[in-house]
Amino acid sequence: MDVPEAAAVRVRIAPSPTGFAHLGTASTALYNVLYARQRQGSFTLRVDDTDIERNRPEYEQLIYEALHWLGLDWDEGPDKGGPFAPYRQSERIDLYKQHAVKLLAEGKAYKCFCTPEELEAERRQAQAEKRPYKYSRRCLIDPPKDRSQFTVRFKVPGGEIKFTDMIRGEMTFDAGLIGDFILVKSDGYPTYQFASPVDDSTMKISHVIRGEEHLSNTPYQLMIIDALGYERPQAFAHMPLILAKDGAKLSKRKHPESNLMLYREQGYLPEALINYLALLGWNPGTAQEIFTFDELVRVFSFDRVQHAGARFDWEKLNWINGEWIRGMDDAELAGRLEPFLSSLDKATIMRAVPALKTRMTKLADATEYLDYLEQDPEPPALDPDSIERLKLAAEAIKDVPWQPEPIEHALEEVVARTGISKNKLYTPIRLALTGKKVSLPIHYTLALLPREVALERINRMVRS
RNA sequence: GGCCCCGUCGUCUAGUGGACUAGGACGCAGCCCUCUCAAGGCUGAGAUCGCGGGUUCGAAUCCCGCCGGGGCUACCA
Repeated sequence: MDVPEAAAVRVRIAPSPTGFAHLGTASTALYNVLYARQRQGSFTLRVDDTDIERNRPEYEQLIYEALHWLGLDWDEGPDKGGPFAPYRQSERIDLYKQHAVKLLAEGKAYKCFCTPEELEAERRQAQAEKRPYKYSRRCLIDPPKDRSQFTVRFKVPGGEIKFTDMIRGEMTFDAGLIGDFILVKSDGYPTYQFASPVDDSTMKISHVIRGEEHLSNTPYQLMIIDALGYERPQAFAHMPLILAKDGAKLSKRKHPESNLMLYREQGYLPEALINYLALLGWNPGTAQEIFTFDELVRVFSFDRVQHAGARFDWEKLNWINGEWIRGMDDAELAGRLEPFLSSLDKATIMRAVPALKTRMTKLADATEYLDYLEQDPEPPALDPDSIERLKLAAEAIKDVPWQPEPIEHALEEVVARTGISKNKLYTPIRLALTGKKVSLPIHYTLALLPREVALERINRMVRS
């Protein structure tokens, strides 16, 4: 009963541990996971650590941490194992070598002894002659006999390379324009263009979902898959790039917002980041803006993916994060707030949440509203009228049950009795308690502080 | 330079030849609510659909050219 279309869906991401975990990695992971869940397929995490110069184990941990935080968990990976282990390219070197040897033996690849300087000279020459550069094939035609250091080059067969992109449709590339490229570096490590197709083939990847920067890499990889006699993936999907405000691809060096951990530190909810990422480059075709992960799994499709790159926008992310915060259950939100308010006990946080909820765009915002609980403010300078009002307020609330509502009623009673406006009555209290002009509603500002502390901060103003 | 992808309000986008006086969201402005700040409600400003030619009775939507942006073109991935 095996129908070709029903073949197992196997997708993957292959991030490089060459720095902090990148926003683009999360985005690509999201689309892969969405597709895998939709098609009951599996999602593999493969670590692309063939750049021995830049690659670091701790960066790999950062990738794990970020992806777990976002809930984008994988079925197979270096830390989990799986039927196609190992999942770290540095541990698959023998496999690449075997494949290189095979191509060499079949005359589909050849050793190149050219030095980087010679190559550079070729390139410059081509540029000077305003001619598109392609490797000269001098080591294919007439290899030098006196050298030992070499790379392995693929002998590009030429012709047309066609493939299906789930977003852009049928793609055609002219391989005649592609020069013989390097498969194995002189340090024995494979290049990305070689390792990627070997892994995708041997790991039986069915759909390659990745960023658009790889669109023009696809013909390179397809030629290798063909030369090796492997079956090609069923389809590719090249997602639009996430662009920085300046319109360039988000880069680790130039754009700090590409650092995934930044979002966790600032108190963005993983749900909200996922939600925002999904909407960057894709739309549901409806007016819905807020999506849970499960909803995304249900409605996501590649034919509603945008073709053009999308600029990253903090404002929209902030709004989505706020929507998630406001929509969250109080107890749940209190739990999420705890790491940001480590000096406060759980009960206090819980009592603050109802008032805090509509005032945060990110969890870290809570600290500005609540730091007066821990830090006694410098007593503000108040005019005599304000001092009088503080007296009135202190008198009204000193014996009231210490909860927001009774406090609110007591103060409103003062307003009703004296005709003093709420603004004139509450502002001095706010200043006395927090030293700031902005705080939670006054009854919360009061109630969150122990009664004695609150009254003392008021009374010392009256005394002075 | 060559190849590839792309081009609708500031941003994310809807739109696939007539219902488009181009819709929504974020942001922005104003008003309402209001003890501050938010949240919420209402209203509004904001896009000659990159430009120029076609095709057509009719084009944001199809074709050509140009311009602009991005990606790839590495012994980075």
